[in-house]
Amino acid sequence: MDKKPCNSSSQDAEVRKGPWTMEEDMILINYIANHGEGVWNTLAKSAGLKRTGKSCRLRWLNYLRPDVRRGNITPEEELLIVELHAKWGNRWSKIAKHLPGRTDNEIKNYWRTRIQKHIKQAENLYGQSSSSVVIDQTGSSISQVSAVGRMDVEPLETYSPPSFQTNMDQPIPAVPHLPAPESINDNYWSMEDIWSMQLFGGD
DNA sequence: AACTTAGGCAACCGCCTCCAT
DNA sequence: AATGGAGGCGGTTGCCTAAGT
Repeated sequence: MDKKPCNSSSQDAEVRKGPWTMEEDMILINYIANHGEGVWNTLAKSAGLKRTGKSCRLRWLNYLRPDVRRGNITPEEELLIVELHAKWGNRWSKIAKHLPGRTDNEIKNYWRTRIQKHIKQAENLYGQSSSSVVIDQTGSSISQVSAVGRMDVEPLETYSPPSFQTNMDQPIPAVPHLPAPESINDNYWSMEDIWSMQLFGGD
């Protein structure tokens, strides 16, 4: 992607890409606090941001909104994600609607980095031919369909491919557990910081 | 201590849908 | 009914950093 620093100095009329600076965040927060969300392209121009409307929208929805929860996906949320994914597949935004404060991007990343890892490990350990495990065409979806047709899922704290258990002569070798949620995202400047700052700086 | 590797995540891209004209 | 613009969404990329050697 485009995390390369962009030399905007020589191309001020150009659209900026890459990581958002704290200053840009402040501008966007202040603008929305004062004017509300609107047409994003217009908003970007009016706020003086050299960003596309899409970029502003994404930044706001995924990071700057005051109700965004960051890090610490709980076991309950994990369960819900797995459950809803089994039901809807990669409909991340739809899934996100059922997880207050979570964004589709966050859930998508979580799925790909954490949950899919477990799927891969399961595949490597037991092969891919287990009849009751359904992996979609992108390899991104796993679910277990029980005899009554509903999806049975477990929170990942205890996650192991449930369907394999019935086929096994031996206990599942410990599938590595997820890292402790507390260890995640300690190195960000917090949104509380930004919001407290914008409260003082809001025009 | 230095180097390498792998994981996590923010952000972009391209496609699709919706809506106003 | 056709068209173009904007928003929404899922997929993908690549930087940063922690863990491992």
